[in-house]
Amino acid sequence: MGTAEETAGGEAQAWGEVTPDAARRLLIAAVEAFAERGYHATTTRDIAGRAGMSPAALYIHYKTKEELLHRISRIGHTKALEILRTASRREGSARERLADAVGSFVRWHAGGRTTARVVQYELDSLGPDARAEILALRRQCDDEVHAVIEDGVASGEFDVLDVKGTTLAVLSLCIDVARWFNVDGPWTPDEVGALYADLVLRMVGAGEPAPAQK
Amino acid sequence: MGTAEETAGGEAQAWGEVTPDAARRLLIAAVEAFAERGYHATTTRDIAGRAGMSPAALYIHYKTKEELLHRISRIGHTKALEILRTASRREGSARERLADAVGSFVRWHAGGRTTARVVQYELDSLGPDARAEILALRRQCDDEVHAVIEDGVASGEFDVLDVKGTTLAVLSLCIDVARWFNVDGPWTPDEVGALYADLVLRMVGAGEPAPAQK
DNA sequence: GACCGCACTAAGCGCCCGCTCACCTTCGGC
DNA sequence: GCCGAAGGTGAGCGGGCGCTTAGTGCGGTC
Repeated sequence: MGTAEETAGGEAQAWGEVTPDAARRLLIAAVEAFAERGYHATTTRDIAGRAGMSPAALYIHYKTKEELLHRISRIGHTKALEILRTASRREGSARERLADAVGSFVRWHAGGRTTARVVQYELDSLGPDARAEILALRRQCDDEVHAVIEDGVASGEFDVLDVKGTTLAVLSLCIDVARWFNVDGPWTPDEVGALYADLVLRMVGAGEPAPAQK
Repeated sequence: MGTAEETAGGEAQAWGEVTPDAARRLLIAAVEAFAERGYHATTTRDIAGRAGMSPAALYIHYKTKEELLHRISRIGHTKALEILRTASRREGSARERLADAVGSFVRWHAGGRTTARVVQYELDSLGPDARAEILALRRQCDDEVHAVIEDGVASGEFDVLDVKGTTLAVLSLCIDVARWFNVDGPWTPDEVGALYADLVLRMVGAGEPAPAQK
């Protein structure tokens, strides 16, 4: 299932692909600010300040404040899709693939909570075009999970009443981790990932037949 | 389990308790605006306009824009707690009570999505004092669900590995309905409530023993 | 019918927002 | 040693924000 990864320390993670160094610093500053206070409550002066630059510097690298959110959303959703795709298309039974998908998806939401929060909850602040683009990525995420669940039903591993509704519930459960997860709380991202994988297998009727409690 | 209620039409629901008529109209306008665009993106001019009044009228009934959000949050959370309490403390097995709690809680989030969205997602926009007050209500909601699940474990009806974690997951699942539910979508609030009640019973190891598919 | 209290409005204050612009470095190429 | 491009700054613009204040219409009381 692969242990935590970007879970570690500073959560600086995959922003390496953002190329001018100053642009990356601004982007990371924006992620932090958006996650803490929300897109609309964050000022461009705040973002620039966190990156150690003057307010005007932001506009050398990004056309508007919205472009920052758009870039963050696209990178984040691409990463999320990659995580789900890797798990759902690997070798193994539907049961294993679903547990892997949920486990790694949840670990990403818990460990990279700052990023995940922006990616999952600030979508409505994008303009129509940008939002449409991101929603297309999101639909692909849904499709990956849907396919695994359908595989499991077809193979008889799962017992599901409403495949579409259950898919939605599974994704919803994972995504909401970004809302409540607290780094100072009682769980590590790995623990939540394992718990959620178990819960989701139960939801699709493929839970262990009661593993002797605890 | 009691069928839908405030699910119907205009979702004007329980605001009857807000007493001067103008104050109620402003509050409803604020709920709609906050739900659509978020607290920070909503202007006091927008709220007053929706209520058919001048911008200044708002300040006769409410001291600040934040007080509006505070009032909405308190009324909403009180209603949510009442729903959970009614279901979790009625007569019946833990299985029945949990299904009832999840079903009615989900119906409230789906049917009153506008309100639920504000109540569940704009909490961070409150100041420290107001937020603390609302969080206390929320903790009581958690406790109700926790108690039912613990009852079921004690009576042997449920089989749960981590009671606290499962409680959190169940509540998280219900709350996130307010994020994705769409009135024009393929499901009615009643349908989602029934589906989710089934899924949650599976999560606690009390699902039907496969009811002959479909 | 003069009076008061009160819900409400028109106008606007002071502030801070997103964003721009004129100017200033730094640095590789010749 | 000069030059232009790239990346940065300080000052500030137009505008919309939350909120206030002076004044208005109006229903109830004696």
